[in-house]
Amino acid sequence: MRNQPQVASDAGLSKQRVVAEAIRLADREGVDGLSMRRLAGELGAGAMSLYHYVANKDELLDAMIDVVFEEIELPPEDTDWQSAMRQRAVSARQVLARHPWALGLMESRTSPGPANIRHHEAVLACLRRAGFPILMATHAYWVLDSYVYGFALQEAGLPFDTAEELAAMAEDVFLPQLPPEEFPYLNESAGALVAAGQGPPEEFIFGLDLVLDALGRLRPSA
Amino acid sequence: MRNQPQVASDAGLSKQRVVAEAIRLADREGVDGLSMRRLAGELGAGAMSLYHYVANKDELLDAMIDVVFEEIELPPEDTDWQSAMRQRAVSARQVLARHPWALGLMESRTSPGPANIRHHEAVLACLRRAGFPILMATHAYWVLDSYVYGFALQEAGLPFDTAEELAAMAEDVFLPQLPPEEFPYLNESAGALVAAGQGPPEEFIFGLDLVLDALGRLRPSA
DNA sequence: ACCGGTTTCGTACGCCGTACGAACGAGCGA
DNA sequence: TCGCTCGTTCGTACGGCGTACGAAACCGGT
Repeated sequence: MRNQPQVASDAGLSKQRVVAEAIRLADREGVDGLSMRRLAGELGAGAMSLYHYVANKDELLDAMIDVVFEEIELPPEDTDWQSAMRQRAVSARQVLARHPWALGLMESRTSPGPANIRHHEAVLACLRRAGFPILMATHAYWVLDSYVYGFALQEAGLPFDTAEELAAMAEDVFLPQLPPEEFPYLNESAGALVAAGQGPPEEFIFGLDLVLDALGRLRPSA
Repeated sequence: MRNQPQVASDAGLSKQRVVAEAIRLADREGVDGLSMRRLAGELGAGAMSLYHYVANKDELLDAMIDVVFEEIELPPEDTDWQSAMRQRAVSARQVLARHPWALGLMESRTSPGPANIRHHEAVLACLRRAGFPILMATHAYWVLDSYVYGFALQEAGLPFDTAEELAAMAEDVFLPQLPPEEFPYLNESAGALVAAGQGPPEEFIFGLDLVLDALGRLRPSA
């Protein structure tokens, strides 16, 4: 029962290589396209070989999620708390947009991996050092993470990624499907978004700063 | 190609009955336990009979999600906007906590159902009538929904539902797994939550009011 | 040359979604 | 009453899934 080798060479499997290839496959084909046989094929191995590195598919999925968490930048320690939180949130949104399947997996799997825990700890540390009392720091964490995850979840459901694509889709898909007399406000809103050239990144920053601002107002002693 | 009967009687299938039973099954066993054969068995029918009411499993999942959206209360029209938004958000959290599988499904399926669209329209209408300019109402919608979905997603990942369960789990599971010297802030935070008797509902309201408050500050002309 | 452990994987079982087409049954014109 | 039509039910089968099981291949140490 030795540990797995911690570096992945070109030939030879390892837990890291299996998980990394699984992530690549899920990014490319969606999580439904990720099967043990397919993944093994991608690695040039037989399906059952994978089970030497992961106990079962669930453990593989857990490991994939934790690698995703590793990709999210920790809050930097050399700036004010608002900049640190903003930077971490922006990084989280980027990572989750890159691996949209990760969000769908978070429901269902309950036990957080080590990277997830390390992240939690670092964020709480940043807030506490900034002067938030214990309970308030916990509240702040919940609010921020809820916003980030929820935004990423909504973004994953969008059929477009940029403001330009939004404009194109609005013309072709939304308006024909949403009669203005029945849904006046939706039409109005879609039009305004198109006119303003707002895409998901700008929208994200708006809400993020709103929340950070509100949290700043709760911080004692300014 | 007549329409399906719109009422479900005890005997006889219908799209409504199929979807309703599918939801009950997913609530009970999780979305992984929902298979066409199983669902058909639950309805006392053969597996292939279901395909007269849904084109395939994906369409079934879409229909399930839209029924979930129907369960969420629309913002009432006879109060101020903040109360209306709070009421709708609380309802959404309750519904999503009742059907946690729905969140995991939202990623992957992109086209919103009619109930989802109606909901969107009603919320935008409420915000616009409260005096928010178009773009600001759209921003507000994104922030609120991101918070609600994200909170529900995090809540779905928790292995406990109430403050009491949290206290019990903290003692038995978290603390042994999180050495205080390595994760001082997590331990501190868990302890504070237990001491304060905070459960998910209270936590949700805190962030919700924080966001509603911040949005109120952005509303023109007070 | 042999051995014990590590790593690979061929085969098989019981699930899954669903294509195909046959069986069924109620309503209806003759 | 017969036979026809057409909406509905479902038996069978196919390819793919996760993975239990055990055999084979490989490898460092003697």
